Amino acid sequence: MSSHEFIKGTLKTIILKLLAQNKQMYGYEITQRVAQLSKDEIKLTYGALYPMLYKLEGEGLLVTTTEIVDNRARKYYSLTAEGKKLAKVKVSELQRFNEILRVILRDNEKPNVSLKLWAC
Amino acid sequence: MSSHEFIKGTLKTIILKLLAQNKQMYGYEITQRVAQLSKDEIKLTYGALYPMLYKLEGEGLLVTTTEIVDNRARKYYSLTAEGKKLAKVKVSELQRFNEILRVILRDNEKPNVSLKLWAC
DNA sequence: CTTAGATATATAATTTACTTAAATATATAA
DNA sequence: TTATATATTTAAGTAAATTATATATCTAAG
Repeated sequence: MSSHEFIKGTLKTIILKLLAQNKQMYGYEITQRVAQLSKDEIKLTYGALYPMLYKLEGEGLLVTTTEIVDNRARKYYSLTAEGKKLAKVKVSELQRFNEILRVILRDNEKPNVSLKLWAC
Repeated sequence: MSSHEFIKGTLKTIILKLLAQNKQMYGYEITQRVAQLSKDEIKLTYGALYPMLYKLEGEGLLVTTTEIVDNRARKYYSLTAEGKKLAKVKVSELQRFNEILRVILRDNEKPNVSLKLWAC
């Protein structure tokens, strides 16, 4: 399974966001959700995902509960109050960063015609 | 000088984009341009910037010319043909990644009222 | 006249956070 | 029985950042 070079630095925030939205998820489910949301363009690697989940648990940002489903252990992760708070902060920080990046990457050669639509 | 955790993985593309846009820039100028475009929210660290510039030079993506300005050496970087090609690819990849991230980070709880403005 | 701040490049040491790879195990469909 | 999907875990290696430091000049402030 391969990922995307640009995932670096954003993985923690992506996990926090998904858990903020879903109350509880298990690791495999998180990878599938990201694949689905990105139309298979981003595939989280387990070698990055699980260590990050343990780290977040160690930081008190999430707690785990293990359930047996189809004879297999499944570990659910859910945010603590602190985790929920941090999720909000991190998500808005990353949204802001993305906005800045959009400006930097914007094509400045030809003026953007669609700007004219603002007048409507 | 501190940076931004989300810069990870995007620095190379940011440098390529700025050089694609400006023909030639020197290191310090690149940090100032990013600071300006981000309203001081992103400050590139020299410890990240210069090693990346040498790496890009080593990869044949850019060439350098040194000029003396005010008795001080100033090293200008400009993209090679290969660098220009890669800049286009990397910029569109990062733009696409940002689009995906925007979807993942989008607030799905409450419907976005501003969507109604599209009707005008 | 000297100190601080802006300009400018370079690099060593360290740390973090990834990728790659492999191990383990079960269910299900071909 | 073979492959594919489901599911977690962790070791080894690497890339790319942070932090810190060194060097050097110019200009403005005091």
